[in-house]
Amino acid sequence: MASVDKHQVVKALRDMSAYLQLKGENAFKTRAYDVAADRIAGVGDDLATLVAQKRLTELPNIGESIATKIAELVTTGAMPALDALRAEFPPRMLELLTIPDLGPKKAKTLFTELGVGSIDDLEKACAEHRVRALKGFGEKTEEKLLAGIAVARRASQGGARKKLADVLPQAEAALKWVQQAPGVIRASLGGSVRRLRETVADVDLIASAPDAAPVFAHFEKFPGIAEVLGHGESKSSVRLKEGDLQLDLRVLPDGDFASALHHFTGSKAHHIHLRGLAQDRGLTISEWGVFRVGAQPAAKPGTAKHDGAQEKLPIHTEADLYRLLGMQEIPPELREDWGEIEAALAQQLPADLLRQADVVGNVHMHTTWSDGRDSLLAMVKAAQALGMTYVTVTEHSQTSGYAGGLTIDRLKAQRDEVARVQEQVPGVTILHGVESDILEDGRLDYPDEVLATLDVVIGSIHQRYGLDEAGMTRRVLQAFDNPFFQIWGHPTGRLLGKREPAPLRMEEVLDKAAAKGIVLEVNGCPERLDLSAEHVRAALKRGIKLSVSTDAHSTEELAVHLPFAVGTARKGWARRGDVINTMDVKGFRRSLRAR
DNA sequence: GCCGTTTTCGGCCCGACTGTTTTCAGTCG
Repeated sequence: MASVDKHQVVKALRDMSAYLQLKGENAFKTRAYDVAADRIAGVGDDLATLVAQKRLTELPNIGESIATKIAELVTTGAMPALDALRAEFPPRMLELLTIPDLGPKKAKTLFTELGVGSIDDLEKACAEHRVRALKGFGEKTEEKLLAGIAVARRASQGGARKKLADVLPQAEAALKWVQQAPGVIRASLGGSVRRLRETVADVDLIASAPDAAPVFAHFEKFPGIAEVLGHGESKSSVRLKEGDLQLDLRVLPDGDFASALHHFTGSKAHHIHLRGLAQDRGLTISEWGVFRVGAQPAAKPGTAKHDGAQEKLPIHTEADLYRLLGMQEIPPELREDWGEIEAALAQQLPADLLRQADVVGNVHMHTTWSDGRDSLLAMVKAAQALGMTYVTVTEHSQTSGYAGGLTIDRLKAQRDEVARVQEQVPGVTILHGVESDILEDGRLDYPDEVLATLDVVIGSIHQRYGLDEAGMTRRVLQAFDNPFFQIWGHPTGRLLGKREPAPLRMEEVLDKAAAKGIVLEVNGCPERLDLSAEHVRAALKRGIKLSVSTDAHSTEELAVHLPFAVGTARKGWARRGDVINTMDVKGFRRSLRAR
């Protein structure tokens, strides 16, 4: 079977949509491909397995036609329909669509009228003023396109989306700033930051105030602004110097705050689904509120926007909005249209979604014994200050020489240190463990009799990421057969923006983890967030237990990493009971695989 | 292209903003 991963399938579906849009295909048809791409992106299971079992069409928004195309791609490595479309355009055609304010319609005009088939072509055409002569284009459009070309080029070099952890501090500082603006009643972050997506493109802020103008005036004085990108009556956009980050602020009367917050939190897929549902109930939802629609037929496109017979329903909080639709309130992290709407309608959202305060044990940390920056004593005290009642100290193992991995003798010697620190900090139980490398052949890199002396064994991959899917899968399955293997550390090994997840037949691996009682780590290191939220869901469906881990290498990281681990687990629908370090130390140890 | 116990045909979320336009088309979120 050809090795085609989920991201390639998602990209192929998005490209299908893009090419069909360029051809002027029916917008609903092209959107069907985009919706399907969103759906596949949220699937935690192994696609090859879904294809083999012909279960793709069980997914919402995946019908016969798209399922067939996905199956072709997964089994043969090619999608003929996409190849045919691609052949109709110059090879770099789609890069035009990465330019802001340039969509498929204009791109098509540029192509058919001027033969523009790449960003370079467009730059030339603009410079020669050939673009302004086209119908529907003008001088300003030409200037805008040139500016957009610069943006697109910068984005393609730097990677347009930023890691959540890089953005969050600035986002929170901006929120605080806005909260201090004159007249502000309520303010919140929105968008993908509020939904805790692992990467975000920009920051949305929503505020309520009787008068927007003074709020915008204050906002545009936020320290670190490079330029004001523009503002209208209800919106202002600025770009920060640091990280080239864009902030969008909306200000509305307080009566509209909750609907606006909901609207600008997204996701788009969540809204589309929700609004379809609202329609069935004679309601219409927009950023301005929820309205009961009159009995007459809906207005045709191009006629008056409001046909008069609309009653605005009072929405003070997001909970009100969901209640009107007969649903439970859906937490922001869950609003991805990954099934949360169906669950909320059935009153079956996870009632005890994990909270940070539930976590009482710090799992997976490093000290100066290997590559950590702080002593064991300092780490234990810091964990205690964070409310932890136990920690697991799990240094690197002997294969990871680059990280100061412990030889067997050093590992034994650490027991004495653990005992000493335990006496000094009696309030926190210290469990002595190790993060043992999973070698290329699936063995752990200590003999069983050494592993048997430890309280907890995390198994992680740290080298030989280049194995193919078969080799990597075999390696992990083999490792699970070791009876001392208890927690699988940063399972896919991905580094956001740097290293792709290891190629694994995830479905098979998760099945075996479930069968063997292996706990999966949700690593809160901001570059990792591994497992991802999608994989968390796939694991939970199999009854696999999780550990929300800090992988802290310093006292600071103890505090910084935990919220990201918790957030990622929440986004994957983890409940308190799914996470073993919400239990006291006895319960935690009982939850680890017996040996 | 997807979807559906009111439908297998005829729908499909909604509004702001911009620039090119004298009433609208395209793009974006």
